[in-house]
Amino acid sequence: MDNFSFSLRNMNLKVTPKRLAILDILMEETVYLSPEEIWGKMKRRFRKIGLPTVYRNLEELSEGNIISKVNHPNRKLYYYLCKNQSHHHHFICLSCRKVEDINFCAAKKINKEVKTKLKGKVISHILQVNGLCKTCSKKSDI
Amino acid sequence: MDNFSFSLRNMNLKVTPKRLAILDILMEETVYLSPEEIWGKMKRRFRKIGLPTVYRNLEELSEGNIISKVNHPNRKLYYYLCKNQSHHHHFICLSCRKVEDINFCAAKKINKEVKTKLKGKVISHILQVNGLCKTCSKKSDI
DNA sequence: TGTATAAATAGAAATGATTTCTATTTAATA
DNA sequence: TATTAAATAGAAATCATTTCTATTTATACA
Ligand SMILES: [Zn+2]
Ligand SMILES: [Zn+2]
Ligand SMILES: [Zn+2]
Ligand SMILES: [Zn+2]
Repeated sequence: MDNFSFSLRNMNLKVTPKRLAILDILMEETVYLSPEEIWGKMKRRFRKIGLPTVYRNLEELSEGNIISKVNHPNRKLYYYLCKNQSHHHHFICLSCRKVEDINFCAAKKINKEVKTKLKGKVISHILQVNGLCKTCSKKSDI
Repeated sequence: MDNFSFSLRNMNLKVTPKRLAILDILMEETVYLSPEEIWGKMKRRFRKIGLPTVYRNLEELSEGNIISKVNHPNRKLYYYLCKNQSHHHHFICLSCRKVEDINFCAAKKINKEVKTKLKGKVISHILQVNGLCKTCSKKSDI
């Protein structure tokens, strides 16, 4: 049983060929993809594959933190599978969609501030950097 | 000329009664509001007021950093006017919608990491903490 | 291995928040 | 006050995402 199957089991999701294929498709990418784009790639692998299935699975996988959701300025859904398992955040290129890891997380400091100053309870935090990757920022220089 | 008028001028937006009213409505709130909710409040002040006008203005004001957009898990639009002018981030309560300032920003460290490690160009960054405020976390204890 | 069962899926359809469009009005400027 | 570009109302469209239901499938276990 591979890692993905294990992860799926772990979150009480059945190990279906479609789920594994979605993960496989995302594994091959260094850029974030939209549900429709993933659907397009799925159609090459399955005779029958519905777009709602893609949406549903992406959401489930994202809830289980197997894949990550991108906060795009255009407010559409994009997903990315990060090879790095430990908690971290992302730099996303708004031009070519490349995703790169930011090895920095403010969670500790933030949790402390929320706890002590605000007396609140943290459920989740978002940290994302939007910009242009090395390649794209060079292009825009020209 | 009040502060808001000045800000509007500054970003080449005309000072219209509707723009000022939207800002006034947001000023009175300690919680984030949806465009439709703001529209509801606008209808009490204007006989004629279209929802697209509210959407358009909120987007413009947000682009000018006069108001801030909330990154809600439900992916709907919400806006908040923060009295604190300097750059900072927010803790939002997912239950009562209260917004509180987080006096912490990772921008410097992040910019450095992106510049040196990734050789990329930062356009914007998102930092937001979602949770339950003091009051709401007490309630959920019960 | 078969069988039972809940979960997953296909495909069609609906949804509704957000955006677009155009004629009319208005703020700003001189 | 006249000019003009920007802002607005109101109707309509958009379209990404979700919902629905009948059918299929993964899984547990006899
Ligand atoms: Zn790039
Ligand atoms: Zn983090
Ligand atoms: Zn609260
Ligand atoms: Zn603030």
